[in-house]
Amino acid sequence: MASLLEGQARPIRLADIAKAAGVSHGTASNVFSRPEIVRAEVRERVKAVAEQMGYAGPDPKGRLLRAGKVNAIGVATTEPLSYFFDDPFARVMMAGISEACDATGAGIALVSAANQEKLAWNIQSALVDGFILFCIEGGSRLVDLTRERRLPFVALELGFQDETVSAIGVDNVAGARLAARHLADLGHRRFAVLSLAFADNRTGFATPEIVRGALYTGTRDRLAGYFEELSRFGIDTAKIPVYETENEEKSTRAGLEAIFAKGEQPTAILAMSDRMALIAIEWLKARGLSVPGDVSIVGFDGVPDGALCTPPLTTIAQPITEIGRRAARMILDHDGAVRRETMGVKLIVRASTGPARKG
Amino acid sequence: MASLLEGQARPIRLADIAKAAGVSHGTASNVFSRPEIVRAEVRERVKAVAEQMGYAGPDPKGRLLRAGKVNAIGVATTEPLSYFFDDPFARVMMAGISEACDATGAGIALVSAANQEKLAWNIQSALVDGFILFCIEGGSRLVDLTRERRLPFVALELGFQDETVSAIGVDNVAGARLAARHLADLGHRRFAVLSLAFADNRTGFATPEIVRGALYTGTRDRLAGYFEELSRFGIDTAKIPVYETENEEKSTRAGLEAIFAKGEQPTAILAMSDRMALIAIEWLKARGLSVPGDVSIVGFDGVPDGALCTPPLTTIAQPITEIGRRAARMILDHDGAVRRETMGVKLIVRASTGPARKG
DNA sequence: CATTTTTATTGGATCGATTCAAATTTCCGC
DNA sequence: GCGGAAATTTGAATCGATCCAATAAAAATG
Repeated sequence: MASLLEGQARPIRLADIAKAAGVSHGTASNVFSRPEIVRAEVRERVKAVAEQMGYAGPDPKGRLLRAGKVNAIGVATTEPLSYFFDDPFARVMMAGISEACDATGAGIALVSAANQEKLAWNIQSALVDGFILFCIEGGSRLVDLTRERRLPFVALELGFQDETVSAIGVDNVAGARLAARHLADLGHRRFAVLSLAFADNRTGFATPEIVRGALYTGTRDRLAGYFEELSRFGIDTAKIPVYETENEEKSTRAGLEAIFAKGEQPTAILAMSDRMALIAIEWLKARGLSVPGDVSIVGFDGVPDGALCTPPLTTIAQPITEIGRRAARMILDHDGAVRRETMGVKLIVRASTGPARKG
Repeated sequence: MASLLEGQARPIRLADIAKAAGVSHGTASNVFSRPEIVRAEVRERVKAVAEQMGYAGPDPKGRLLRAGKVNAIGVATTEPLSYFFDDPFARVMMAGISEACDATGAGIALVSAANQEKLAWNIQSALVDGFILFCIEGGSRLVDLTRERRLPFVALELGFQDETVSAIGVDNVAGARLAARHLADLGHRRFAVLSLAFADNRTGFATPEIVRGALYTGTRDRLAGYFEELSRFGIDTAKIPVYETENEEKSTRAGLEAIFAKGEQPTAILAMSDRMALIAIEWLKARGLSVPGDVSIVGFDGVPDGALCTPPLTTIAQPITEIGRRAARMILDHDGAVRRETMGVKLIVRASTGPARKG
């Protein structure tokens, strides 16, 4: 059996079957793709020959070229592929995308590249009908590269100035304001911000210049939202430390060290992602500070993990799954139009926030 | 700009560029795929024409047919696509697969089908160089379907009689024995087993006939391991209730209800997956039983969640990531041979197991 | 039985690129 | 300025199917 298979230098093509069965390749093709239009007798004969010759069925590679449609959507990021399975935000988003794909029978192709050259190649050679872009670090480059493919694509997060790019995101300003107001209402007056990146490859305290020159407007908007709202409470936002992290453990911890090394310690932390918020909770607990007794924290995103940690995280929830679903549908029923959708967010109060300690 | 693009009825082909630039297709092709062999002057001219005509670069669809290799591996399951992002075992496995793919620059295509007809079509039309099969429920059908594609494939879990199928799995008997011995050593004498499926679409107490007729030998082996070891401690395994679940919440809870409804309640539960074990811990706690005070539990798999729950789960850890890596590599550097690898497992003692309560 | 209609089959064109042997140019040294 | 080596370029062949207009065969109609 095995030797029989190995004997075949080249895989069998549809044309081979056609010849062996004494029919034209057109008819042979029909036997597989539109069996109802070929006479039963012929159909069975061809199928029998195919079976006997060990034909694997019409090769999708060939069909693809003719059909033009791959029936799969590509999901791309500049992170390693494992990001899709590790990161809680990405996972919920993928669940939404999966749902839409399952419904229409489309497949999902994961595309990534840790390094720059491969990124280009992977985007250029991905067999997909369109892309959904996870725009984190390096998102702008990802968009540029994808644009060159001239396939439909959607950026997740509206963090791009560029209005010619389809995108789905949330109202960052409104969300940030909700978070800030919640804390201010609880009496907090000393804040610190754990920020996402304003531009690529940066960490550390963000100066006003950095904020003004922000490449990622999503980050800028969230900060603007925080500040706008806090100003209304008479808080001097210029004094609030804003630490830019890479949204992972190491730089977030570094940020916390830096923030708490300063003289006046904050009683409330505004984190631009749940991931950072969760790391902050761990860090504070390890340092003997109580959450929310000593420090209150509000996250951003609304990932499921936030509900499970101790204490459960107060956060600004995005409709992540719905965003994923919509993004997928945008690609699946693409009509050539550029769409930019802004979804609403809501404040979910759990136990990581409490009244500011007196004094 | 937009109108310019829309004006083009058909996307531009490499041949169009070649004609416009006054070179042959061969040369035009080289400009993109092997630029170093074409004269600088010509290269720039062709590139300029391409740029100006809005050429999207060589279409992977065309390239694919010629090249034959997709450079992507398909990961298939009979669960909905979201399984890959939800299930903890699958996620760790995917991390391993991702790692191997990242290393070689290969892509990952997720293939699934809730319903049977689409499954067939999705497997048949997936653009991949090979498959990794998550063999859960319905695994045998998945294998049959995949075999027809005549592409390399690996089954995860050795749960198949069929020795002609490449597979990677663990030593189920040895793992189960470790679990059973651990509990027996702690003095437990009354057991219950939360079992995976012996065949498709079954739940409920498993009779000896069902066990003997097992389609999934992985399940059979784990049970055999449990029983072998317990027998050595003089325990009558015929009296141990074995409840077959679908490895999800509903049927697992049903199993627990059924097990604890019986007269003599177990002091130890052997769960064939961490997922069931975790559900069992929740169920027991909700019922007012202490873990491990009243009931000890040992899981199987070693997913990260097991370390985080309360109490942390004692389990038989599989090298999940490593299995994923190897599976991916098997496809990536496939040599036509059938390989069946058995990986070792180890007992990880955490806090869900303790000495049997006296009396 | 001739004629029209319906149903099946054929074979060439096409999808969009890459490859490679052969033809052509360019480059060198003398 | 010439011969031969080296560097470029050409264009036909190929990858594996699907599509479709034309043709052939079978069935229905008069």
